[in-house]
Amino acid sequence: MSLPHAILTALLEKPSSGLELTRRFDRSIGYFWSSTHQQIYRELGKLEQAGQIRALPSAQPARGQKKEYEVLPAGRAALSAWVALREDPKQIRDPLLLRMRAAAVVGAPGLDAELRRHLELHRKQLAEYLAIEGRDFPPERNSEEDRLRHLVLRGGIDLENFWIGWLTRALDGIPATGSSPSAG
Amino acid sequence: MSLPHAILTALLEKPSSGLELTRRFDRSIGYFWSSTHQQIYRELGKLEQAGQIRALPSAQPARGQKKEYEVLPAGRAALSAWVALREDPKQIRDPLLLRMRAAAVVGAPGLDAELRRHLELHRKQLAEYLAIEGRDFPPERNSEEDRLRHLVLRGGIDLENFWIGWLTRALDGIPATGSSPSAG
DNA sequence: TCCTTCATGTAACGAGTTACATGATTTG
DNA sequence: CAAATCATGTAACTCGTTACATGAAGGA
Repeated sequence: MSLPHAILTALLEKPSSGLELTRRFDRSIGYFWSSTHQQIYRELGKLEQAGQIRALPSAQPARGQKKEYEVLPAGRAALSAWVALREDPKQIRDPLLLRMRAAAVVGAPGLDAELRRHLELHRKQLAEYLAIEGRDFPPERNSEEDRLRHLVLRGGIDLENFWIGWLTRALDGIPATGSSPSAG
Repeated sequence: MSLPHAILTALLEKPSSGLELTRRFDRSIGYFWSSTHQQIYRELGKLEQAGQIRALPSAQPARGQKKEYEVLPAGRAALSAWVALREDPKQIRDPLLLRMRAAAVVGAPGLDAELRRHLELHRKQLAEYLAIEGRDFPPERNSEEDRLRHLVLRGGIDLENFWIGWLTRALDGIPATGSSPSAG
């Protein structure tokens, strides 16, 4: 039940069309709630049906033409209600950890290469977050909204740092299979 | 495409019935790949159909009676092939971070209480992992399989530590609402 | 017998993914 | 006009969740 609320949040920050939302999900919002355009159009339809958003009057309902949405009072109310909900943290569900556990049973030739690849990807993602932080959250800006958004970004940064640390330690602890053929 | 491989891994570690698997998923395996008995039975059926596992001969195919499965060579091969696959890390998708971002837009009365609640849950989970670590990975045990399984558990421990650190910093950075309802 | 627990399932639905379809606008 | 790109959608499928159904075994 999170995607519609991610969309409402995005539309409150700035009224947008489906494709614009998709692009914003690829950038800032998708860093903690990713989505595809198919899902977004589907949800926009439902939200409009439910009277929580509406297409701006300037937009004709013709296929292939841009259609901008804005949030209606009912949508804002629904988002407020959702923010107040309690929700337990989800259990971890990570394919890489699962691969590792499986590797303990059936063997893991090449797993170290995959760990190195992930390490590199997380380093890149971290660099991207840090660039965003430097651009969007200079020390002087300190409104309440900025502080909350900065905390969210910090979550992403800390999470990448967790992965980098764990992967580094993991690579120290398992034998390499690339150039030194000591494991079988 | 991970659940069948989680099941194959679990069955290689120890042949089990559906309910036994469910309980093992609630304990060790579910710490990085959670599942319900409905999903497990569904997958067991598919894996049996595919010739990757089979019911032990001693088990009759009667409804309501225990049915133990073991992995066939084809299943082990499929698992080995899956372990060798590359898979990019998934994008973050976390309702709490999303709530925080939404709170930056529509306001956040009571969000600090929810953060405190999550902090407590993560502390409990961390304590549980540390207990498992102390029980299952004493310093003297050091086989290759143990090392990999220990790394997986370390992933869980480090992840809980990430959340505890982030939530603590977040609570320092946002104003408290409500008098002090944290008794309980 | 009735109740509980163990054990194996079915059914229906929602969320997410992948592939494809259709129309409008720009530009060569 | 043709092709590329912008933009909005449909369809089909898998995975995960929730609620419910069915049967067996053991004890009050």
